[in-house]
Amino acid sequence: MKSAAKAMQEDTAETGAQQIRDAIREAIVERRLSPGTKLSESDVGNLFNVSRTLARAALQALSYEGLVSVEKNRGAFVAYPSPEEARQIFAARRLVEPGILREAAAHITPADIKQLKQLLLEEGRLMSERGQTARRAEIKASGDFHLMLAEISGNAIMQRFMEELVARSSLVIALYGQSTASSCGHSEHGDIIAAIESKELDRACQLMLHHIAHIEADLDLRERKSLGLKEAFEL
Amino acid sequence: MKSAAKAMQEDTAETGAQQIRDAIREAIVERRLSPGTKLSESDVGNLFNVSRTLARAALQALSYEGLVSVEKNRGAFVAYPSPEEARQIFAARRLVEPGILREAAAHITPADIKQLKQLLLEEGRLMSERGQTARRAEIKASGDFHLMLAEISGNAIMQRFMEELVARSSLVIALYGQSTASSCGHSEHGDIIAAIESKELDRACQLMLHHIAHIEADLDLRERKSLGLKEAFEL
DNA sequence: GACGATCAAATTGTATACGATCTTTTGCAC
DNA sequence: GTGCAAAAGATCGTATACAATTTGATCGTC
Repeated sequence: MKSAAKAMQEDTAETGAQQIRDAIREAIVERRLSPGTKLSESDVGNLFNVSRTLARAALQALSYEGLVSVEKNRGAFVAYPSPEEARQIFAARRLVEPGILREAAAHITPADIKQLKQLLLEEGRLMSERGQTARRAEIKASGDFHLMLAEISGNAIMQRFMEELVARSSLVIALYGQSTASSCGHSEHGDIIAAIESKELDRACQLMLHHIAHIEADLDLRERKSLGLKEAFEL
Repeated sequence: MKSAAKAMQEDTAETGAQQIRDAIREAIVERRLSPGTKLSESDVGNLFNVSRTLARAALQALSYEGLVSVEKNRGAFVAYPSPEEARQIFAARRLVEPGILREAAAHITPADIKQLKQLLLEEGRLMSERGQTARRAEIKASGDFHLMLAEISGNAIMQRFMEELVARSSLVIALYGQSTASSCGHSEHGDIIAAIESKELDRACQLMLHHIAHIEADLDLRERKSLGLKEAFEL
C-alpha cells in the first residue's frame, strides 16, 4: 500500500542504505527490537553484509526519523522516548490526524473504502490468531490504518510525517503500554470508517480524537527509566 | 532562538556534517542557492575543506528534509518543488499551523510575547532597508515568526516539522513567487500577535489561515518546469 | 553530413584504513 | 578493601581508495 509513495522516490535514494534502513525500521515498529537496544555500526554492517559506511548511513537516517538515537562516540540505540516525548508524539497526532481525516474524506473513492475495510478485516483476523508473528502483523496493520488515511489524503508530506508519528508511537507503546490487547481500538477503526462513509465528518473527527485518546490512556507515562541504579533495590 | 532545541541534541549529532548541513540549508532558505543548482559531493567537500564523506552525509540529511533531491548516480541538486509539491506544502501548513497556534497560545508567557514583538520590529526594520543582505535577513525573519510560534507551543516534534515546512516554503516562493515584496504579510504577523494577546483564539486562527492563503495567492503555480520536452514546441 | 557505436571523463556507490574519543578494566597506593 | 590513575579495548569520526554507473565526446560508417 505504501509502495506507490515509495516507488516515486526510489531512484532518488541510495540502494543499499535504504534497504537496511527499512529493515531496521520494520523491526523497530514490529517491536522485535526493544527501545534502548544497542545498534553498533559494525554489528549492523556485519548483519547485512555491508560495510560500516552503509550501516552508518542507515542509522543516521533512522536517527533523523527519531527511531534511533545516536550518541557521539558511544553508539546508536533504538530510541527510548521519554514520557515528555511520548506526550508530544500523541499531541502531534491529535493535532494533525483530524485534519488528515478531513482531507482524506474529501478525496476518498469507493475503491479506497473497500481497501480500508479489507485492512480492517485483516486486522481482525490477526487479532484472533495466536503467536508472536500474528501479534507483530497485527501491530503493523493497526498502524497501517492511520497510514492509509494519510495516503488517501493525497498529501505526500503529511503522509511521511504520519509515518514518522506512527512508528514512534509504536516505540512509545512498547515502552509504556499496559494493556495486553495491543490494538485495543480495533472496533474504533471500523467506527471511523463508517462515519466517513456516511459523510459524518465532524463525528469521524471526534471518533478519531477519542481513538487517539484511548490509545494514550493505556499508557503509564511515569519516569521509570534508569531507576535500576539504586531505587530498584531499596524498596 | 532555535538554539535551545538544537543544543539539546548537539551531542547526539556528528560535528562536521551538521555544520555543513546547516550552512547549506541557510543558503537555500535565504535563496542564495537557486532551485536546481547542482551540489556535487566533491565541490561541497572542497568548499568546506572536508572529505566527500562528510559532504555526502550533509547532502543526504538535506535530502531527508526535502531541500535537496539526490538522484542515483547523478548527483544532488537544490530541490525544485513541482507545483503539486508546492500545493501540498501549503496544504500541510494550513493543516498544522492553526493547531500550533492554539497550542502556543495555551503556553505563551509575557516574555514570549515580548520576544515575538521584538522579532516583528526587526522584521519591519529590515523591510525598510535596501540591499540583498537585508532582503535575505528579512526572508529569514519572516519565517522565524512562524517558527517561534512552534517553539512556544512546546512541542519539539511539531517544531521540527514546521522548520521543514518553512524551509521548503522558501524554495517554493523562490520558484513561483510573483510579487516583489517578499514578505507581503508583515502586518498580518502583527495582527496575529494582537489576537493572541487579547485571547481571541478563533480569530487568531482565522488570521493565520488568511495569512497562509495570502502567501499562497502570490504564487503562480503553473507547470513551467520541463514542459520544454514537447509541449514547448508544439504551440 | 548524419547517425550510431565505442571510448574517455566525471561523478556517485561502497569499502577499507587510520585517528580520536569514550568506556572499562586493571593495577597500584593508601 | 577502597579509591584513584593509567592503560587497554571498543566504538565512532573522518579520510582516502577503488568500483560502478552515467555523461559527453570522438571516430567510423552509411
